[in-house]
Amino acid sequence: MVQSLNSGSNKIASERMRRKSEARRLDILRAAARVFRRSGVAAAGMREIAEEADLSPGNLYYYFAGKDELLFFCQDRTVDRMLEAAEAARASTMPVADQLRAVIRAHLHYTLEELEGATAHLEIDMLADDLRRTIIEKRDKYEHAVRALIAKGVKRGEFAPCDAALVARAMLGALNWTSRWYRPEGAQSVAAIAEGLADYLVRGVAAAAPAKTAPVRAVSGGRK
Amino acid sequence: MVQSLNSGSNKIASERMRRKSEARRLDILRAAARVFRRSGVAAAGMREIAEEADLSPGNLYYYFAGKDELLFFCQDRTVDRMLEAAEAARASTMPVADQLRAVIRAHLHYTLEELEGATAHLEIDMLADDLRRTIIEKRDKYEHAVRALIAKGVKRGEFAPCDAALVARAMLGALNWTSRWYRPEGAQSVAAIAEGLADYLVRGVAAAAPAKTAPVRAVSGGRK
DNA sequence: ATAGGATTAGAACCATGGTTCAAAGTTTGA
DNA sequence: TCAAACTTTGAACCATGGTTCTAATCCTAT
Repeated sequence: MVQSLNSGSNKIASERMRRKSEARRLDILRAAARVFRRSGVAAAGMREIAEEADLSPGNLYYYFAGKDELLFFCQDRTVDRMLEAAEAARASTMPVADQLRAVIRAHLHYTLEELEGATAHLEIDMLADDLRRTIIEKRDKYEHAVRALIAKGVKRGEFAPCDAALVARAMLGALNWTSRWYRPEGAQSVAAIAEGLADYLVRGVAAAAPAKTAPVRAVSGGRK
Repeated sequence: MVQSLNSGSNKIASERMRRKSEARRLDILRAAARVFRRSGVAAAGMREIAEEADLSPGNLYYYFAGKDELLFFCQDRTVDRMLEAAEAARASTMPVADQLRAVIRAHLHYTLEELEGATAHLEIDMLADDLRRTIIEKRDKYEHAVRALIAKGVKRGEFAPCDAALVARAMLGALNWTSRWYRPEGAQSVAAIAEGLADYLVRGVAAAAPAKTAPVRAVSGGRK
């Protein structure tokens, strides 16, 4: 799933050099992610990224094919981690509400804290068709995982009946939107924001009764 | 609040011409908004906008100072309408939950349906400093209005205690994110989406008990 | 120490796309 | 009908920014 970072046609000689090269690629990737987050993907220039990574603009192209690839790897890594987190939550034995909380926590962590992240769902438009397709595919898979989590909660009676697809999108929207207003120097920590959002977002699907298995009667949902 | 559409130094002669000119400006604005939504603000080119508005690229600049102004007017109009809707809701006498629902409905309407809208909160980055400042100011005002609505609901006991600021941001995030996935040709109508989202988003703050004035005991909020 | 590959720098290239311009066409008011 | 003002055009301008190129420098292995 996580393909080798080496993309080009480098015919590497020794193992030692390969290692060093790969490490450098990671450094650059992190620098790029930092710039992407700071300036926004569109505004981030290759020269700016190069400076952040402490190398010349031209040298960037020795390690990466272009801005596309840089952005792609950032997004790809992030989505992969979110997928892992969703799968881990799904496989756990805690109440679905807590599984959902775990996903929310991870999502915000990878969106706001991890150096690689923050641009996972943003600005996919600028990618070449094939790269974009890959990201969209994984992104959809992730969305489906969240949706499935909600549906499971409903089926178990832990959640109130609802349109799982729509609710999943609402949750992800609330989470993704944080990158628009979150500022590291702000008062609230990411962890605090995560708990606050989890409280609100999960409460929105929680069954009215404190039931654990009770097949609650259908409410809301069908107002026209 | 809604400043005259005439911005330039046009010394208009007759009233008749002024009217016609202003109407033309509106047509162009609508065309621009359509392109902004279809292609995204960044990808939307002046040539594309010109074609959509049925005039030459150069002619665009006779009516508008540039892409900035075009985008600004689109956003400004949309935010103004949302502000109006929020104020109307606030002034009404219905339960706060319904006031909130009204705001949600209006927000989605102006974001997804009105030709002028859809880019209200998006891509503010590309605006010149002074223009951006104006939009941000209004956007903040709007966010505060939503926040106030939530706080009012809590004070009245209609809503459960919560971090109003955070919840407001979550709601707005969920709403704004719709522009990322909504497709006019999709199965759900905007109205249906609005009701579904309102159900979920309002339920998240609704007081546990069906109370109307009951000072519910503080729940959630402080998990650390 | 030295050849050869790996790495680097920085200027130059070039496509994109916002914008300007000068000239021509159209409408209006007298 | 005529002149002035308004409108329109399409080519050209130009800044931005991703990318390429070439020559120099650094490392590693022998």
